[in-house]
Amino acid sequence: MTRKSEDTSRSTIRDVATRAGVSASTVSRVLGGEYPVSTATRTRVMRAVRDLDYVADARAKAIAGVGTPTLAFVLEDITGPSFALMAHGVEREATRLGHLCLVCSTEGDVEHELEFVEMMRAQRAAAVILVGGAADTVEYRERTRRMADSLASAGSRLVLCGRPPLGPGAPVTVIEYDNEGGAFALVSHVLAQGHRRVLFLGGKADHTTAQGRERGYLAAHRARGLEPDPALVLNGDFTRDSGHRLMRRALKEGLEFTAVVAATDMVAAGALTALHEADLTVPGDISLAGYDDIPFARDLHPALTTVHVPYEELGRLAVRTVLGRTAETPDEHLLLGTHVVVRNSVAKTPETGS
Amino acid sequence: MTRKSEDTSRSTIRDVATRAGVSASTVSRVLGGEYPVSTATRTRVMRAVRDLDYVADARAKAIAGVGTPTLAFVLEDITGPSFALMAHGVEREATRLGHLCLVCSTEGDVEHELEFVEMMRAQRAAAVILVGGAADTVEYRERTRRMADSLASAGSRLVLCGRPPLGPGAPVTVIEYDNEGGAFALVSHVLAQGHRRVLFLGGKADHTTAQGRERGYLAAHRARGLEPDPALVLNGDFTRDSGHRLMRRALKEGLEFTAVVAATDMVAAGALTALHEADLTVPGDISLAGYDDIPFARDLHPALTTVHVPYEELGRLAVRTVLGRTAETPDEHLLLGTHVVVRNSVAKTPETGS
DNA sequence: TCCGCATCGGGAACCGGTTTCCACCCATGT
DNA sequence: ACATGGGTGGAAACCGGTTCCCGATGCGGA
Repeated sequence: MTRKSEDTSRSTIRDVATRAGVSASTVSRVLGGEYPVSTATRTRVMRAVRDLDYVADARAKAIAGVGTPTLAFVLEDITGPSFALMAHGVEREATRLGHLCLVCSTEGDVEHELEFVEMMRAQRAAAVILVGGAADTVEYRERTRRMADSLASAGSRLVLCGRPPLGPGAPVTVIEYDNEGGAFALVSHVLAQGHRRVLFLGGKADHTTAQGRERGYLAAHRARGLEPDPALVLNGDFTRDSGHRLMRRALKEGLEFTAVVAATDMVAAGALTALHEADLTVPGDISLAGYDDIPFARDLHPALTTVHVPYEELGRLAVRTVLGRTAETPDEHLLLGTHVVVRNSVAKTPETGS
Repeated sequence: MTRKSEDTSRSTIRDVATRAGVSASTVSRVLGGEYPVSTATRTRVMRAVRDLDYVADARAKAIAGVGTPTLAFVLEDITGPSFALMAHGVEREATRLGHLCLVCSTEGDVEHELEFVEMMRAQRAAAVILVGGAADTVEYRERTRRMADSLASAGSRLVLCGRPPLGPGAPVTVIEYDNEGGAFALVSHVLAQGHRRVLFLGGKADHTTAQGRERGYLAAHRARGLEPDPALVLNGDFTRDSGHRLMRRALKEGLEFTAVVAATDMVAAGALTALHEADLTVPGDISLAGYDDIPFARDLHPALTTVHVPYEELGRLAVRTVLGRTAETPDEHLLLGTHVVVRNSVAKTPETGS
């Protein structure tokens, strides 16, 4: 027991001052660093600090204007690989820039999202980063816009990361990726292999990310003068189970297609399992492609052809951009590129010649 | 422009008071709720609050003793599926109990872990949850023990979630799962299928989680009167790439084995890919099993036999337990069960009969 | 009509720090 | 010997809230 047994309650700067026989100001000064303090005093204070195991209350410092700044991010579910990647990027860059990170999962509940943003405004967070897509309705835009305004008027700032912009004039920073372009390139690749009936396993109809990918799917067809069969686009919810269910149903209903493009790699994984269960080989019988390039895409069998999205970079850029702002900075809007990564799950159709 | 253009700086309670023509105390009271305030005054104050879009500074409230409590958790890398699951459990339960969540990834850097815990002590976090295994050295134990002490003396508390206890007397709450037991059951299952030479793809030698799983592997052999060949246990680092690399090397070196038990599902995924690359079928030629039961285990082909660890529950319990403490509560130590989930990646050996 | 009590709201102290302002001491220059 | 000034450290104001303490109303009852 070299250390004195402290009483359970944390000690204040005044306790330290008393123990060192100086005033609170002096303690603050030796801890602060800049102000000249005699060596003898400094030593006494440091000793008291060590004896008491004292750490200044960060909240008190914050209110006095010298605290560690905080940055908040909210996402739907940290469990999703692409969310996790963005979160990782955000977290790394934030701590690199000396910020603390507050998280919150909404579980898809917009009400909860709203509450959280309000709390973050109260916490005086330097910025609030909304990660991942959302349902695109007018209420959503209005609500988000109000968040942006109130955050801005509180000296904070809203960042939309992987979520579409709100329209002109909203005080927001948005970091997007080329969602539609990636889908366009991917589906073009599939079509170039000779496929003509490609099933699209999409997400919720009003979800912005799902919409963008679907637009790319359609555009790729039209760019080749093809008119996609509406019966071939199915709506799900971006989960593995949704992919599994949708694929099973498509198979059972006898839908005709030679390739499947899933809106996410998770959906593709579920679809792949359903395909295997039906004794279909990939890409022998059916070609399959995903979207996101989550780390696991390489470990599916066959390795999944998909489009790479720089999720981690997205997160990093979100915080770097927003923390690098000054009051005069115009609203930023970054658009990162995507690219398809060709692996083994898409094959040429027989007609095209092997 | 229905709203007055506020100046950029956030407004204080005194601004609201002035605008409403009352004192700060009154504003605090109408916002606080309990104290009786006349309807007229309340209305005036609320109007001012709305006009100014005022939110009380959470940090100031905190220092006055009425803030939203905060809980911190630190993990190695949110990108790992099992980490993400625990994080999710922690986050959900914490917000359910009205706490804010601070996160930090250490990227495996103990120095960083230390710094972060210190910051959390300064933030007066209600608890700090260390998530996931760690290198088990004496320095580690001493360091962690010091963290526990200093957190405890500051009225906070350290929680070890999925990390082994520190020995008696340390003021810690630990929530573990039966790591060794799971490995024992899994390897027993594999041995029961007739396999006698089972390769173990482990983690870092001093990592507690890796050690536990390896102990289970050895114990299962010995329980059957078998002495495992030391050449069959390989050390890696729990990543997909490590599994891939190790498997390739084992194959190239002509190691003899009929089954592979990977220390994690990620490692198994990498190993599976290597097996496929070598034109070996699973489980036809080689049986394969993983550990963790991450969601993706079902989507590998064949679906992976593995041991289920209740990661999310682990996280939830960690916060529920630590927040449910009183000063008199003895140190808790929970041990959650694991169970093997049999899927399609492990088959009987030929000798055993199909 | 007067007293007492409940209702309401202001002033001030406090939470735990930082920082400005000022007084003091001692060493130096002339 | 005395004015000057740099080095130190204390007192007090401040950051933005909450809450205790008390005084001022207004109302009802005696």
